Amino acid sequence: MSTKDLILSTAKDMISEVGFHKMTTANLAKRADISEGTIYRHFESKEDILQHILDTFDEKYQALVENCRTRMDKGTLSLEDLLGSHFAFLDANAADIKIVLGTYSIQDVTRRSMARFIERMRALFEDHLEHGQQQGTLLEVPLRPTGLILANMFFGIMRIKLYWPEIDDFSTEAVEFCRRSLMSPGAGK
Amino acid sequence: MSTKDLILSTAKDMISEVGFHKMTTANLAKRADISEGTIYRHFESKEDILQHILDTFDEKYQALVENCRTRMDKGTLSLEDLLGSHFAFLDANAADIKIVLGTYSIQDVTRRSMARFIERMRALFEDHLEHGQQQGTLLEVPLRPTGLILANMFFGIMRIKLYWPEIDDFSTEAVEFCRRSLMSPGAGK
Amino acid sequence: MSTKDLILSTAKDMISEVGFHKMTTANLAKRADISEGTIYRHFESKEDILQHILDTFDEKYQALVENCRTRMDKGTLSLEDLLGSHFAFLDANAADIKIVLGTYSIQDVTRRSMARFIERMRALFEDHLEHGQQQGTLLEVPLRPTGLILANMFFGIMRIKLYWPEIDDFSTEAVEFCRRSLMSPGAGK
Amino acid sequence: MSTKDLILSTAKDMISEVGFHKMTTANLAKRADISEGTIYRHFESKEDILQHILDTFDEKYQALVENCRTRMDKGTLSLEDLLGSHFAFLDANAADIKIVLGTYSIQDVTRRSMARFIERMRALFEDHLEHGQQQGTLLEVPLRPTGLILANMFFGIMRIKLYWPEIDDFSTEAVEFCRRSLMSPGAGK
DNA sequence: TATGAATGAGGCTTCATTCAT
DNA sequence: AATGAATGAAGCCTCATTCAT
Repeated sequence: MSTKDLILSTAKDMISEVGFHKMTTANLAKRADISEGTIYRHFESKEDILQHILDTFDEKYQALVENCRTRMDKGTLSLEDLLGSHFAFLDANAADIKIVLGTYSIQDVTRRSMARFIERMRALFEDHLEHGQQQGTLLEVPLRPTGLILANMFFGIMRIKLYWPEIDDFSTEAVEFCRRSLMSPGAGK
Repeated sequence: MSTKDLILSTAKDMISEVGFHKMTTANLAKRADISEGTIYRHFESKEDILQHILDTFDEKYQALVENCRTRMDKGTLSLEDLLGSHFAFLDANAADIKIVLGTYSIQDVTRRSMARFIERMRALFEDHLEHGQQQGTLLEVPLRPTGLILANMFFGIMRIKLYWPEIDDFSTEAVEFCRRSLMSPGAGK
Repeated sequence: MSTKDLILSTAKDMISEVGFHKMTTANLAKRADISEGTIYRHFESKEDILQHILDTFDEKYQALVENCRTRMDKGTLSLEDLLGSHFAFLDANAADIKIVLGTYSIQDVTRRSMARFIERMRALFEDHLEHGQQQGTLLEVPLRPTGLILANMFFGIMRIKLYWPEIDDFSTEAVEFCRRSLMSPGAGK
Repeated sequence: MSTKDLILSTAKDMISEVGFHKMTTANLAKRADISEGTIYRHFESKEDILQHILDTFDEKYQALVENCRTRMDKGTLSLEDLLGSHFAFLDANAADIKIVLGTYSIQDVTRRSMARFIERMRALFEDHLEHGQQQGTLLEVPLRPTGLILANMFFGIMRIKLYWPEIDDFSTEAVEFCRRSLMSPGAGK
């Protein structure tokens, strides 16, 4: 792994574990087993590291979105598949997501990044709803706000999973909750 | 206003605006127009200020919960009323809520406080659902996770309202979304 | 007890227990159950309190010296009596002495006070030695330095008693040590 | 000189001159012509500096003790030599000793360090007395308390030399005082 | 006399960043 | 590229002292 990637991955672990403020350049260097000066050879500032992490995360989510869209266009993506992909993404990128959720209130960089994240998820869910409506399996609900509602639900589940793991997982019931609200009476489960 | 309250209210504004870390004792003193030393006549530490804010917030929310419970017992609290009370509470306590949402990931004090907050809201929603089921207006959904789902939905709405005010308000649609999922087919709207 | 005396005696206890720096005006006021402002009604400064304590101590020691001198002039004061009076003084004024021993290196006031203390003790011991020589019970030793040696010995014993109480008391042996060095071979014990 | 040693030696001078409390990190940095932050690259805290000084001093005194013991075993160490070595040590390490004598009452670290110092000196003097007794040149005095008496005498002399240099040196007479108390009548001077 | 809130200088410590090697 | 010592601004907190009541 290149030094730059080493710094990035170490920083990602540390920020998600202790928060952005409590990761100092000193303990980052120590944990990555490099010198403090080296950090500044690869990044302009401490915040720049966060920026890179967020950018990479953004790309990873975009890739997921594109993948979902492709499958959606082929008509092979059920709601279960869509949510399943997202839960898998959550598990695979827990550190990034903790960083996003833990710093958006204190770093403008992250607030913008999270706004993009929400917006992408909303648009994806919205498109999925539209497909469903065209196929008659979904009720005629207003698309944009409903997409946002689903994204919002998903964010909440992530947050609770990550920060209060002691709370029983309720994602299955959440999916059921949404299905009841969205499915046409006639549509089989 | 007493000096203690002045500090508390100034700190509340500042923390909700710039975050706990970026509110320093120096700029807090400056904005409250007192000396730094004065802060420490009234609070043991900077974190103690946060603690007081959270405690006060906790009491305010408890009061709301009790009020809702009283009306629920009288049978005069519809789901709309319940959610309406919460939205009003959100508007009246925006700063406190921003503090809770913005510091739980970095301050243990707040993580505990937020856990209590979630738990109280979940329990209240759950009780409301139970009432509805007994009256036959609500479907037979699993109470505990559904209470959590509603609380979670509500938290998400708060967060978006507070941090991304540029996003269109979707709370009305969210209420509708929940109604569709929960109301018995027979129950009139 | 007057407020002034209350402050003085509380301060004496505290300084001897925790040291001059760690006694703050705040905790002094608290322990004496008065307000901080009241201290400044009776004393010009924190150091002024120390000054008063030292002055009082100085007077108490002068009284002891005068008492010893009176008995010496009557010829009724043996070396045992002299040292016994001093050990009794040490026990009765442990707090004052701890203050003197604990602050002379950091407070000029005390260094001067302790210089007087040493000088008075030296002069008294010297006079006692002179009496003994005139009576032929003591060897012809140089008076001034020997007085200082005895005073020095005494201070050391005080210090160890006060700060390292776990060390076995060796004052009896110290007296014996001095007797062997000072008594004429002919003089009975 | 390394920066660490520069800090150490500057701190040693300052503490011995003005005391531990009055040496602040700010004036230490200024006098050593470094920045305050630099202090903390080399020491964990202000007290850690004191700790290092005391440890180094402890080692130096241990070296002296070992040297004395070696000569004692060869039978070439008279009481004069022993005391002479100590007076030389005192002159060479005046600053360290002032620090020990000036902070034991306020810093636990130093009280322990001084306890070790006393104990080592006592043990050394005791061994010397035992040698003398075996050779018949010293009286049969109780070893342990007498060792303590000699150590105590020596500490007092150090203290007076260091803090009240205006008082005439009485170390020669002190040695004489001890000889009279300890030498067998038959032993030549 | 007494109070106790307020002050503000100054203490110790941290940390992102720089720079000579 | 990498190092790591050095920086200095800034953070939190303490405390002797003052002053309006």
